[in-house]
Amino acid sequence: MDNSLLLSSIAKYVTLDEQEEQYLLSLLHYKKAKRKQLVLEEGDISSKVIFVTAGCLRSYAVDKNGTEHVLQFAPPGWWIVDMRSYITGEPARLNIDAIDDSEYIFFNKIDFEELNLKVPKFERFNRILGQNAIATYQHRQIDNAIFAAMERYANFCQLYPSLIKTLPQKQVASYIGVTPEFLSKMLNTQIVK
Amino acid sequence: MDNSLLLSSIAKYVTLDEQEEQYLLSLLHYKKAKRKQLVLEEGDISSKVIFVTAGCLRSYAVDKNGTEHVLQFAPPGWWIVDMRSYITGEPARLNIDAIDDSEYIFFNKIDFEELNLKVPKFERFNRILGQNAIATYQHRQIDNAIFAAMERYANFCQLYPSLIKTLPQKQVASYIGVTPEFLSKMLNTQIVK
DNA sequence: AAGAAAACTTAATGTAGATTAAGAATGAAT
DNA sequence: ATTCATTCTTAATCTACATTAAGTTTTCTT
Repeated sequence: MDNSLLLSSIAKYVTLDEQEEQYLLSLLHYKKAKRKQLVLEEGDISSKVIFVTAGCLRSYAVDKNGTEHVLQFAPPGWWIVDMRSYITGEPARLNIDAIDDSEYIFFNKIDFEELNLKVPKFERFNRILGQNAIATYQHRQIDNAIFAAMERYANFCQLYPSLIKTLPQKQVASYIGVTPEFLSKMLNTQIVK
Repeated sequence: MDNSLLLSSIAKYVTLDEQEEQYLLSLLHYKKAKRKQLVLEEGDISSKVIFVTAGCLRSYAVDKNGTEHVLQFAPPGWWIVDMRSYITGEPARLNIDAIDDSEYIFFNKIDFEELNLKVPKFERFNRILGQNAIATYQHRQIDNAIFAAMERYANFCQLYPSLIKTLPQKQVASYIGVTPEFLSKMLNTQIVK
């Protein structure tokens, strides 16, 4: 069970004292997920906030034809949550599963909200974390509108070089928004990168 | 100058005391923007956080052909910011301008950060605000991947009925990610809604 | 090591939406 | 009220990517 990754992630933005750290750690739960194991199923209520410590999780939605559309990958050090379900208690729209054998730690919503209340520095961390996530979403939204698939692929390789090395090609295709067939064709019929 | 909209927005999530309110209000700036006036130009540094009090602002990016791609509309009660530029001080990628004659209030970054530090309840408000924004971005990302233009248009009408009434059609087209020509054709050749 | 499943590749055909072009209608400026 | 600019409409043609289908390769399971 590796909490040091979480503590060092938080320490990038705020400095918790020993007591605050202990309190935070006391609210953490640890879990393993086997490759392909569902961590959150659409339709369930997503009442936890997940931090990945090993392996890789992904969140995705499934369309009416059964095609998966990846929203996010979460390698170690990343948070992942169906945010609307978390906030409102609505059934989740996203599935979260493990691309590889994975480990993660998580807070239940009640604990997480209490922690924010009692440790304002943690709330600060989450405010900043949220801003970073918004910045990323804003960029991705615009990139999807402006750039063609090839450019989106190149951007992905540049932004996430370690992910490209390990992720199956079809997952990358799903993330950038094209079919596996098209990505394959694109990569093999033209000069890339 | 209408701060009551801002105060009531904040009061939905946190209760500030009189002193905290006064402090917050002392950091606010007010501005008007004429129709089509730029509030933020791409390339500049976006070091302020804007809250719209009248009219409607929009943020958009311009592609290499000069085509505009709307990221967000901000009618009264909405916040709008190029978040990456705000966080990192990089040149803004987004433009923000006024669709109609508008009024807005804003914080400078230094003031905003200080306010968050000195009024933890305000930071709490921003943490929650950020979560709501993330939820919206997550949904929009998935909608864009899954739904066709017609469905995206219908969703927009449902989510933002007052915006549909006043927004020019080409702006809506840009927001849902199609050309004005295609939206026009779509709306006029089939049964809608 | 063998067999099954999954991922990747390849190619032909189809399609949602873009592009190009231009006319009609509406809104803004004077 | 008139003129100009902008927005919307219409239609033909084009295109980036999807769909369908099937073969090959790789990975997983036993």
